[in-house]
Amino acid sequence: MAKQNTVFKDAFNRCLTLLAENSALPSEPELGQSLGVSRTTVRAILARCEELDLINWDKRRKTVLRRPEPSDYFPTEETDSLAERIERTFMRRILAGGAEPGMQINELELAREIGTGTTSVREFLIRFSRFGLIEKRPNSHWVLKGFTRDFALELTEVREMFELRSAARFVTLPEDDPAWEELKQIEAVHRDMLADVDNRYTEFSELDERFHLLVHKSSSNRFIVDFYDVIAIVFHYHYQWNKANARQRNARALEEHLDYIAALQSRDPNQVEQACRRHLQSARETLLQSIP
Amino acid sequence: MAKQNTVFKDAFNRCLTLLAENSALPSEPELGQSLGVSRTTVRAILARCEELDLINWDKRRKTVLRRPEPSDYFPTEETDSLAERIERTFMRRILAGGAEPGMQINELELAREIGTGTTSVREFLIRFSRFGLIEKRPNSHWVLKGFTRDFALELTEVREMFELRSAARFVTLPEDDPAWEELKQIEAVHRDMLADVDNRYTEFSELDERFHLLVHKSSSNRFIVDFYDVIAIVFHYHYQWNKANARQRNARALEEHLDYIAALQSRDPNQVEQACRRHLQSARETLLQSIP
DNA sequence: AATCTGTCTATTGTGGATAAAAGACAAAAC
DNA sequence: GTTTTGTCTTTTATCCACAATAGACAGATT
Repeated sequence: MAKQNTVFKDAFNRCLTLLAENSALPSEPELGQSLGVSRTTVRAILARCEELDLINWDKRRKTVLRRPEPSDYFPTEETDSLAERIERTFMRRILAGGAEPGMQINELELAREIGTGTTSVREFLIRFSRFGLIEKRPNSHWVLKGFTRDFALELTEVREMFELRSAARFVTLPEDDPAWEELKQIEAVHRDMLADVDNRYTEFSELDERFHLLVHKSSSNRFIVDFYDVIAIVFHYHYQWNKANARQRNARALEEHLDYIAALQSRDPNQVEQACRRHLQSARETLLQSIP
Repeated sequence: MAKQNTVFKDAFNRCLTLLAENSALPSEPELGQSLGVSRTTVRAILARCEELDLINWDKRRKTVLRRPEPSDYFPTEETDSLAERIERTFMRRILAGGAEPGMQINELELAREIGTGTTSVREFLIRFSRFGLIEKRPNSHWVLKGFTRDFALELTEVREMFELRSAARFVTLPEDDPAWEELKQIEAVHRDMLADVDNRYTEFSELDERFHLLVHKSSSNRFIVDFYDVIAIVFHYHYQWNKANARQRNARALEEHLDYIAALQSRDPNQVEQACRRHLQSARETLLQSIP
């Protein structure tokens, strides 16, 4: 095999839900636009839809013949890109499995475990190395540096510098900057979630990322924004991994966020700094507690 | 070809200079240690030395037969690793050649220009992307974001945060930390260079990197230290590229460094902050001046 | 007893091949 | 005249093969 056709499969699945809601499909360029793929892929999707008697396709006419059934969809395992699969497998191995710092990482072994070629694994490791968890010995193996206490401290140190600076910048944004509207929406979601926190606390992780990313983006600094990837990935897997007291922890974070949001809306730099520091402080503690 | 044997060639060249100074060579492991290569490579080097009648090699006896001549060395073009060659070509293209922001980067084209396979170019681009000068469009090309004014401003903003923090940390290092000794040596080199600045100002670039890296390292934060790579590469190529007023600029920077070093040695946080800010300010101006 | 060498194996670095996906261009349709 | 489609070309993503390099182990040497 050369390339996995996950782009096609994923877009095909998304096209099916589109197809369920309409009686005809739009033009190829338009479809490509809404699915985020090229016309080549759109045509492959249409061809398959026709083959499955889902649509009748004659040039500009694409009439829907029947509702898609569950069996029409590609299984989700096949729609994830290779990079996502590699990341998941790798993170599971280093976070869940006994992964002592200093352990060697073997490209070939990883590739075999995932069922892929070495090139993809290699490229993943190169990309991943910027997260500071692994390190390359040239002409030799990779070394796992590990998700250690030091790592968490170094990460949060930089995070705090960046977020304080971004938050300070946020209050200087002009009145008509779209960030204020987005902040208002995020605030509303916070209130909804907090009102039904017992059932919805698991959705917090995603909201957390959305909020902090918005703050970081107001720095208008690519290095600060890019660094948020590191934070996001660490917290993402950390939330999946460490579920102790999740409800309580998330409820507290929601309230801290609301304080922080109110401070931003007040445009008062002092209030912002205080609310931001308080939240970062408790986020740091939470992270540190989960490390042995 | 599969792998370029640049490790062998480079180590061989370095072995020749070693050979010029001794009448016999040490054991294989010891040689490997001092050349920084494995025994496999050491044996390949010894085999070649024997073939060229440079040494007589019989198990533990490795007697030098003659001085190496210039023709024995591999030409320097062959000793650079592929990654270095790719980096140089690429930087020349984007700094020197007309490289408008938004330009597309083509892996295959680059590979052909350098005379290498696409895999190596691809891996280089992935590694290089962390410098924030290029960006990937998945399943499509890379986009050059360009060495613009914005780039320089964003870079220096983070640099200033990191360096101020590192410098503040520096003064808290214990008396016996090796950094103090290294600082003293760096200071001496500064004085020497300044005394003969007309002839030696071109050596400043390297010294600059050595000094600032020492400061950044005292942060004990991998993200801060890693970020110095970005600064180093930008300034490295910037120095090569923009030679206008180099003598005067470097002389001024040398003096600022000496102030900064004196401040560090005083252990007075206020003095350090002031000297550091002054120097960073002028470094920023220098960088910005070179951008159209 | 420690170190070195001969030999063998394992792993990385790199080029090349190929399917998937993107994208260009002209003719066709509205 | 604009948008759409049919067709073709270009480029990326991925696998695989093989030489360079690292590294392990046992027997040889001091």
